[in-house]
Amino acid sequence: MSLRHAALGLLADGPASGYDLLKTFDRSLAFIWPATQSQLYGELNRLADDGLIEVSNEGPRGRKDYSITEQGRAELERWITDVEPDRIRRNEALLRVFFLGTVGPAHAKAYLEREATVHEDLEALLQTVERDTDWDTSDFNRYGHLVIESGRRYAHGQAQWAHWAATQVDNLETTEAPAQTR
Amino acid sequence: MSLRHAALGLLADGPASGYDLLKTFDRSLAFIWPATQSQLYGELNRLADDGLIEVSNEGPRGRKDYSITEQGRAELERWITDVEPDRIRRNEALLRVFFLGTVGPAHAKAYLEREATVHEDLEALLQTVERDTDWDTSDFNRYGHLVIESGRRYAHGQAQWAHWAATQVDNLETTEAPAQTR
DNA sequence: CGACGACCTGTCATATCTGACATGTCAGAG
DNA sequence: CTCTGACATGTCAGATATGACAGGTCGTCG
Repeated sequence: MSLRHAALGLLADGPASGYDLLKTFDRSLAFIWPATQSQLYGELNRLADDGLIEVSNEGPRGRKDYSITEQGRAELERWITDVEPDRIRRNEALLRVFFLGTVGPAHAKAYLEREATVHEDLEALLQTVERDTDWDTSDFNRYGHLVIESGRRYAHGQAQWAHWAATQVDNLETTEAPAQTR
Repeated sequence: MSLRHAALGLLADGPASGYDLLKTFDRSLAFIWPATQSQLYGELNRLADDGLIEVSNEGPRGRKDYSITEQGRAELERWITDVEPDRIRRNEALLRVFFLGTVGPAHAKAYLEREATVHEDLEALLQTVERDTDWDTSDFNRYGHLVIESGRRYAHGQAQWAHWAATQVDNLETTEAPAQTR
């Protein structure tokens, strides 16, 4: 249900069409809240039906510019200040770590080092984005900058962790009787 | 589709019933890959249909103990070593940060400080778990310990970040002309 | 003027997830 | 012997998400 509020939040910064939103989306929110084109368009229609946004202008090629309504602004504020966020953090890469004992130490270490690399790459990417973006153009960008920084720290931390975890593998595997092959 | 492999991974450590798995699940994987009871039972039946696990024993109250098959073990290994994990990381709390400009500096700071507290609490919880658990009882536990450590570091980092972000709010809001109320 | 690429919105089948509900069994306490 | 709580598996409606497909428009470059 968060896509609803993501769209609302995007429109709080100014009117835009579904097409516009989709592009903004892919460059920002998609990292933290992926959604497909079909989902977004559907959600916009529902938001309009519920009076949280409205079509403020119609352009060529069937373009519809949406604007947030007073009601929509109120709902967005309510969502941010009064609704406790879901703390669900699905992580497939971390899920696999639980089962690393089944593939043997060599594979386990390789897996963890790969995780380190992936997160180092991510950190580098975010650093580049951080450097090359002009953040001071809108509230959305200014606060988006904070999110990027969060991601950068996360990537850095996970990379560190993965390196450390890789060094732990040998300890883990030799603690028990080494003949315990299964 | 990962629940499938989560169940498979759990069974790689030894036979268990759906009921058993559910309990293990809630105490471990659920933090990183939540699933409901109905999902698990359904998946077990599908896994059995596909020959990746089999009913190795039937007990009272309709209890069915499942064991992983050779085929299942192979599939688990393939999944861990050959399949690139999804890097999707949905985070509703972070999503809201993008829109903090719409609620004003006071609410924004409150939100971020609340995030700090939540993550500090999480860190404390994970520290307790880390201290009070005997990790050396199975491969699953040994590697699970690494995951807990990852979570602990994550929580710590996010808390730090949130405190820092809260201090940034005033900077962000005063950069632009202060009269920009919208 | 024709083709191409960007623009723009939508539907649909399939899969997955969630939460509630249904159904029944067994062991042990009182 | 009855009640209670843990044990144990399953179905189902409704909401969401995914990815493919469909259909059409406008500007501009050659």
